[in-house]
Amino acid sequence: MTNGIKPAQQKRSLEKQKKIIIALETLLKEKDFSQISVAAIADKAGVAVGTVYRRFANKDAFLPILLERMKEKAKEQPVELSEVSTLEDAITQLVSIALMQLKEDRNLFRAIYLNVRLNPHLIADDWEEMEKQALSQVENLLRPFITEDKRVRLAPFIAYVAGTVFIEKILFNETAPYWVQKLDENDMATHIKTMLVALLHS
Amino acid sequence: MTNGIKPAQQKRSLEKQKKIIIALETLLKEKDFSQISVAAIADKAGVAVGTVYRRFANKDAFLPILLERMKEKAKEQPVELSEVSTLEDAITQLVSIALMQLKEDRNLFRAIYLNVRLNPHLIADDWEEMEKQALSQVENLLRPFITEDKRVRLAPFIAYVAGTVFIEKILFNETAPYWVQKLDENDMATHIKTMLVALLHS
Amino acid sequence: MTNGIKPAQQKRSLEKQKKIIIALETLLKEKDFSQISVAAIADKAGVAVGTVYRRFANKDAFLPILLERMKEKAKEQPVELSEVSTLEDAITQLVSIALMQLKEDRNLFRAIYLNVRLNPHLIADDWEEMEKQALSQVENLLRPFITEDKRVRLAPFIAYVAGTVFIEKILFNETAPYWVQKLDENDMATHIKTMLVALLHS
Amino acid sequence: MTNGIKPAQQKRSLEKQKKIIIALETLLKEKDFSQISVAAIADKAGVAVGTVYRRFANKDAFLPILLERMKEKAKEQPVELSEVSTLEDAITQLVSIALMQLKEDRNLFRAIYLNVRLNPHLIADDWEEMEKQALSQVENLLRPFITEDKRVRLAPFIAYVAGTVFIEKILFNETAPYWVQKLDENDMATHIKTMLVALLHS
DNA sequence: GATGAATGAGCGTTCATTCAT
DNA sequence: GATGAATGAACGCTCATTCAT
Repeated sequence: MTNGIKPAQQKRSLEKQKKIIIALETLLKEKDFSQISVAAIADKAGVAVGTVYRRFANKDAFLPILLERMKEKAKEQPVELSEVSTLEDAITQLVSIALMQLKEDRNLFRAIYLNVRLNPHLIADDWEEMEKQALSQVENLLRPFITEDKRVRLAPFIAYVAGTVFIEKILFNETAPYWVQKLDENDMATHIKTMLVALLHS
Repeated sequence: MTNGIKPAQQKRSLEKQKKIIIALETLLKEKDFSQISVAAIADKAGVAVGTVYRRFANKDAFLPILLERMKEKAKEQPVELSEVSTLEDAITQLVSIALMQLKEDRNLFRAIYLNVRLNPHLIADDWEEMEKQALSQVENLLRPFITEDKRVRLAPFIAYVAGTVFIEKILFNETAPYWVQKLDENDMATHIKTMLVALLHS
Repeated sequence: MTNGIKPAQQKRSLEKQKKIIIALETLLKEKDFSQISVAAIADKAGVAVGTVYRRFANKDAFLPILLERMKEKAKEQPVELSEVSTLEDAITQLVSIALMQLKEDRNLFRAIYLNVRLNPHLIADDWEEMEKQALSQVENLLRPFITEDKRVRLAPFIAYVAGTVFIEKILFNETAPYWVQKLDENDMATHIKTMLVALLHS
Repeated sequence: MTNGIKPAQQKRSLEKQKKIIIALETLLKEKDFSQISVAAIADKAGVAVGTVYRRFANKDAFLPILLERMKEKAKEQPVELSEVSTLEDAITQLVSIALMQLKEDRNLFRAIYLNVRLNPHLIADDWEEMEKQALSQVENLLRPFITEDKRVRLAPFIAYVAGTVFIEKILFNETAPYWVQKLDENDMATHIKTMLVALLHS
């Protein structure tokens, strides 16, 4: 309950809870979280407002849920790291995974991204955890190909770049200036790969 | 008046207008623009609500003002491009300028950054213009060192990276995961320089 | 919902809706609609402001309601046209009906009358319809006694006079000069009847 | 000062006062008094808000001024009663004068008419006086042609009808139903004359 | 458990009025 | 006297939250 989500014990409850979350996700495709009223969510979900509040302590409690949902989705379509034989392969995969995941569930990411920044406290812990996972994935990916020393030194930066560099392009392309909108995703991915490989070889 | 800002004619007015903007900037250090009420701004500025509305057509009129303020500040401490003799120097300067500008007026940037994404329409044109300037600066910087072809192809991407890669680290460091917080800005700058130079040489 | 009135589904809602309308009617006895705040209505009705807005889209939505209410009341005490055998009888009835209806629900009429003039667009259609009914009633009343030609020519004028001539006396008697206040309603009705009959015989 | 109008002693003041009133009259042609802000009046008059308040105690103080202005205008173009030789002539003149005066300065009348009803207390006395004049005019007009008894009995009613019956048609024709809009003013005048003459002969 | 009517604090905004300049 | 910047009460309206049914 610390996170504001009230455990559902019955099957019916769980269904409703899912309905509500899906309703929110649907609405997030149209507008920002702050512009979505609880009533609108209830409406879209086909339940009463009170029912929403039986599952969620308050409106803020949706954010952690959305994070949870993101993790869940990540698991549903797990990133299968095919065996890679070269550093270049590894980096290529890393970049393409980052790109794919962001494109998948763009709206979810946007909502979470903006709200983490608007209300950091709401989901601090979950967020932290997710990012930690990302880092260790990067470390695992690099391990076979570079020295421990280099890995420790560069993995955080590489994880940072991989997680950051596409945000503007993918999540906020509409707000981006014209020339950013013209940048091709795949070209970008290639450039980034080139750069990261060069960095690791430097 | 087209932008919703009403010209102040008297000395007293200008003072109050300044007070109001400073009040807003102060509040922006604590919370997001959407969470700041006009009454709160007036209160912080020590003026009445009506006084705020005498200077600003409505709450939205603050956003353009913030952008303006950003430009103004940028002019106050102009970026002096010392003459650069190598591509590496040029990139080094580019990266360090991006970093510096972002650190300077972090709060202003945060407010604008988030609001551009939350309400793109409000300051679309100004924003566009600023970004265009950034691109042409990058192009000028690269011109002496690389072929026209390469420049046209890579300048937008480089501008994009330079403008994007520090955002998380500088503007939202608190919300970033622990290992990102440990990343050293200067190390980051060095890495990025290395990467961009490598890309341009590739 | 097109008219801004939200349908009430529960018994409790209907009660409140009624309470709100009655509160408004009460307040209309004291002051004009434009001088009555939504908060005052809510207060008088013993409900919260939000409750008012749950039933009425906005303040303007009250005007159509008032018109509706007027029609409703008109139905409650329907005008029973006893069979009339002479033109004089018909006119007598017409005038006395106009007088009676205006006296009944004086306040309602006042509010509507003034607001139709202050904000014509708000209830234009309903109003139009009501007036049309009035005209056709007059035409029906006259049909047996005068030629088609005369009826077509004079009915609109007669309807106009019948609908207009009592307004000052009945709705705004307090604002009228002393000698108007001394005019006796029944005398007036007699005079008007005399005049209209004479006109029709001319 | 009881009426809220502050006496102007200097020529310059009087000019400004006149400017202000004319500005108000101009604005009244476009919108209702309640929708005209003091600032707008000052603006139109080319003076400062404070100047308006130096001449008028508050916004309500304009109403009496408007009444005054109406009287003034009435004097400027005095109704010249040509000598009448029959009762019919007298009534014809009465009706046509009422019609003319109302058409002249329609906007002024509208503003006053509505505001007298919205805020009766503001101009009660002046209004009363004007109406009394109207009655005595009617009495004078009728004196030569009918018995004292009849005159005393019918004059108030006739004055009432003459002053009332055109209001809807002339002042609020736009809000009136279609068939009222189609009524011809001159036809109306003729009908009314016919009716009043018949009444007096009855 | 579920419902949705009810709540009321809070928002952005207006404008009659005041008063320092 | 004239100015117009400053005031702040009041308005219409929204919406997260509660709770009687």
